[in-house]
Amino acid sequence: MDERQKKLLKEIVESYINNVKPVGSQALCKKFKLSSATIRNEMALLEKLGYIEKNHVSSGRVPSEKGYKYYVDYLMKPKELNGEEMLKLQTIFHNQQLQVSDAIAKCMEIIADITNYTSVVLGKSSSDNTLQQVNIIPLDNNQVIALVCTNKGIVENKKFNISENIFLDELVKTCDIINKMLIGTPIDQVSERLEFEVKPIISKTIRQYEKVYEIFYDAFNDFTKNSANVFFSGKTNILKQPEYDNIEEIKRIVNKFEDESLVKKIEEASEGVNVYIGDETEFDPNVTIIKSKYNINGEEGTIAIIGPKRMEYDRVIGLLEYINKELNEVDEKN
Amino acid sequence: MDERQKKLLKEIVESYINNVKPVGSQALCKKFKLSSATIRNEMALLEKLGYIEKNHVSSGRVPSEKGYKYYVDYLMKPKELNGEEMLKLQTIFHNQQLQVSDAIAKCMEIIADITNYTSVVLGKSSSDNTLQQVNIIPLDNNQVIALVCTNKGIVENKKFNISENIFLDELVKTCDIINKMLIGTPIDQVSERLEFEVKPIISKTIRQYEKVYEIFYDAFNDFTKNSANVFFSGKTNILKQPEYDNIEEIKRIVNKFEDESLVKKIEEASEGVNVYIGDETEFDPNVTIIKSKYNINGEEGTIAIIGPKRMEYDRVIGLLEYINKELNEVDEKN
DNA sequence: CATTAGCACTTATATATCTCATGTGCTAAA
DNA sequence: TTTAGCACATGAGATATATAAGTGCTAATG
Repeated sequence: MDERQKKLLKEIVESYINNVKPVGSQALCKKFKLSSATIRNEMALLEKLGYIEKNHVSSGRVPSEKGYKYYVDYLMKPKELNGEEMLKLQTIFHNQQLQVSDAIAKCMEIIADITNYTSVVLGKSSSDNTLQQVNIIPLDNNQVIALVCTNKGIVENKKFNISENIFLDELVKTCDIINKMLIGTPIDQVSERLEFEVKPIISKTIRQYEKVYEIFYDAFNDFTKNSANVFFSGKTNILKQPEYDNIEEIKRIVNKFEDESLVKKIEEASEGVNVYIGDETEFDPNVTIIKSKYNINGEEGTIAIIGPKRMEYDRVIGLLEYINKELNEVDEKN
Repeated sequence: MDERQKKLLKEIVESYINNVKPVGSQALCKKFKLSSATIRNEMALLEKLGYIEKNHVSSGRVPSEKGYKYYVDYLMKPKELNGEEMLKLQTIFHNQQLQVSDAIAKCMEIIADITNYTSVVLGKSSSDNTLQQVNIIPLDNNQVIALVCTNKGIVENKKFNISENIFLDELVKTCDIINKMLIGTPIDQVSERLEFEVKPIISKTIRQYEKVYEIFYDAFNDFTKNSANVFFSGKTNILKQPEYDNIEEIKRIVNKFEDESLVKKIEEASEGVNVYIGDETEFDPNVTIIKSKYNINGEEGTIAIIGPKRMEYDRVIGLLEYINKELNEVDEKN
């Protein structure tokens, strides 16, 4: 491919991204100050090389997956955010009050909104969280709240009925013991240590120790279960994309958003911002997924944007790179 | 309307609900052992009365909104849940571990799933919650978690940076003061009392009392803000309804789910299970909304099912009545 | 040798026309 | 009161036709 052919490919891809219509030789004439015949010759070559395709023998050309890929890798450069976008995102990142995971979620919500694509946050179980504190808060009528808090400030709470002669003071005593023995324990090991280290001890002093043990066990267990979460925004934004004009296709894709095992696949990503086009996504042949991993302060996960293959690559990549940068700054502050 | 006409209307409504096809005189012949001509005469009357309509001069008949309404009020009786449905819902209600609001949400999720309609839970701010306990949990690196817990066991937490020479012991001291003074205060009055009763007191003993005050103020404020929430399930279930076969209509309705002010309107409902059909919904002329309020243990809100006007009224009403019954039992236990 | 004009050919899209099945209303007979 | 019979209306589907947009190829051009 010589310089002119690259320019041509770039123009074709961008025109198709913007107009959704197959692009023909006529449309490119003026831009390149060449006759349509010349353009046709060049396009025939690009097609032979596999960068563009025809829908039928006399339609205009459409970028192939290979063409999109080449465009992303060599022809496009990430777009800078405009002022408004930057502003919206900055107010989130500079809001000290927000927990990191909430900030990311809010961020992706905004991105789904401004791009009209679908965004996902796949939070990994925050594996290197450690136990910071357990609390028991008594409520009215025989109920207590068990609170678990990690060193990263993630809090989970669970309500229990304590009708069957469990005494509050014994619960609190056990709570103190746990706090003395297990603070600093990685959160995914707490259950185990609770069973093998704490249970033997309380069995000597606590009357209903089995019941008491179960309460704390449940509280911790719930924690680790809840902490693997998926957060979608703009699940129905696909309806705003003009190329999805038949209901069957929309159904197919929207249903995939509900398929847990399929969504989990999105989680895998390498460093930096990665682009997966069509079949590469392993999700759906008619979408592009742009992903990026984050690891802030021990909380890790993947953020992803799902859109048509005709995605505004420069814009989305720019957005994700910007978020990466901001997240790194947050990370370094801590 | 005589008995036969009522039966006819019932048959027409149910046939249309099940088959989505306008129902003609032929189809009803066998069921009523009458000639199609007789049926036609009767249908002409039902149409004159406004219970059924024609799409065009020679199509079969379709129930009008008035027809659906009559069907719901006089012709239909709520359907009992089948074993499977009952089982699914009971495991949720009998799970003591779940908080009420979570149980309701899970419940409605299941209902969206088994009915293929959209469900909404609109939780009202839990107005008669009172403050049960405030906690400060120190984390690493100059951060603390402020925890607020109400007597009904609702917990909210918020992370703060305390870089600017705020001392932990002073935070804890203030926390103790708040716990002594404000426990039992209705949650929506806590902010006010914090300002006018607690602030003057801590101003004498706490050095950075302004900053400390702000932290607690923020924590409470966040609480009241977060507690008004909307929870959708099956937002895209509309895609599964055969009558929504054009994309524009789907777009219109799905977009309305994102329109907060419109969704808020769903909240208003009277006692028991209420049916709003078409224009009555004030949401969209082409949907039916079936709603029911709940008030368990001080937590109140509205649950609603949104579906086509051709909704399986008997089934959905049966489901909501069942949930109402179960929720009442939960309420009485406390 | 790269570029271009010209032309035959292909296909999607839109529109019109026709047929057919389904259903209606009305009249008159049972 | 019910029914048979018939003229009429309409949507759905199939088929035909015209048109616009685009292609590939060949031969002429600078």
